[in-house]
Amino acid sequence: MKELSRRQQSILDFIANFLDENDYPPTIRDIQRELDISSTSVVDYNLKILEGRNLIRRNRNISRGIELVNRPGGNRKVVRIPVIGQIAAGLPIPVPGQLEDAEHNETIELGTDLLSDNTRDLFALRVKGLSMVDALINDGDIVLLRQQETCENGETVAVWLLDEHETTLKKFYHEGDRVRLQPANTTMDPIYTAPDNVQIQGKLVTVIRSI
Amino acid sequence: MKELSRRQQSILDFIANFLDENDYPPTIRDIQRELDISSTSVVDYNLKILEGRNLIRRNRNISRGIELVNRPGGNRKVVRIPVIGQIAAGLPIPVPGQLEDAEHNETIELGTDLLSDNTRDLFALRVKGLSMVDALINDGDIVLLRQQETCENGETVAVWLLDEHETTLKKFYHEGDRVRLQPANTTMDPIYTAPDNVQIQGKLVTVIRSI
DNA sequence: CCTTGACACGAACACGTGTTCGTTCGTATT
DNA sequence: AATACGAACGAACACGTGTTCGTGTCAAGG
Repeated sequence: MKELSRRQQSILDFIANFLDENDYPPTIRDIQRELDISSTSVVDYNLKILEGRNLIRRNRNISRGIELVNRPGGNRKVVRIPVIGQIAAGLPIPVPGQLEDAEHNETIELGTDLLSDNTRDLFALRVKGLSMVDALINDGDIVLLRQQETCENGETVAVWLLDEHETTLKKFYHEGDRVRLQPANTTMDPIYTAPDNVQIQGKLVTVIRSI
Repeated sequence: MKELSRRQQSILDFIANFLDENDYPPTIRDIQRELDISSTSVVDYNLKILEGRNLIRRNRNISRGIELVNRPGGNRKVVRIPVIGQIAAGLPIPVPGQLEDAEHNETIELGTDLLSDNTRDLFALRVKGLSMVDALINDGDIVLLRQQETCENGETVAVWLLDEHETTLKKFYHEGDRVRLQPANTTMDPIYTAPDNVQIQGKLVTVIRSI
């Protein structure tokens, strides 16, 4: 493919920079002013070329209708996930459902490339304590869960144990009339309990640890 | 704080949805049309209220100059980090430096809230094998590293061992005329080696595991 | 010397878009 | 009933912004 002219390249760069500093695309005249181009038609001319090469997309007759193709974070499929609490032995998980009032809550943002297709019903918890090192989860880690009340055998889920009054993260196995909660670490013994003693909070999706 | 009226809330929601589907903000008339509001001035009136409550920011005399405050990905400080290879015993890490040609590379996107201030010189590696379970890092995990050639004592770094011809992730301690590479798991023995046998690749910043 | 095409120019033109202003309607408040 | 005020209305108005068109420059090729 033929190379871009210097002018086209600088236009492309300017659009990228502009989008970094503002949350809206530039106008043709913004580009013209910044790059000291004498006429808006020159900008339009070059934008058409860039569009032809599929580097940008233009929405005709719409002001600031310039979009960058392959923009890092521009075609942003970023999901904001609320960190609604902590998970630790003895502490209940606040019921997720008010995912809207993210005002006072900490949130994290992840690109969809790190998640499976379904990005809904996700919430995050900060792990307190070392109660789950056997599952390669450390103190301070953030675990990302998909809210659901049932799960398949063998999935790692956060379960609320009614009798023990604590939440834990284990592999779930329904075995006849009892439930086996298997730690990831094979040196630890599983927990056996009655099915109506466990209340599944959500299924483990992702673990994030910031050093 | 007084609650938002139904109309103001739906305006706010519409702006958020619009920004999800397009890469530019809506006009006042976009909002008017969608919400079946009779006049643009009503939209303006409510936008002023939203602006007063610091829920949006408006750039006067600029078309589509509406920005959402606290926007998920709107005030997007999302960093795209290239996954430039794998880390596993016996395999060298490709030297990062061509971070620009992310065309063919897998990348991940993270909000800056998960990272410290410095978001530059970051790269990611996919972990192959179980050679680092002692550091709570599993097969298939993605480790995020900041490229640097030196480090402080006690930091977890990816080091290239010249003699052994392998890369490993360990805590680094410079002790006199030798270097101690300490696994995170205390049941494992540390590696002692000469300082000029180790070549620091980068410092561990984040661990991400997708189930 | 004359075309041809890529690129650039400047100035209108038409339409998109934010802003303003006078007005009305409902609901408390006095 | 009179008043005040938040909320909404409709219609202009002014300016922001994309588009178009005729023209000019310059290098490559006939």
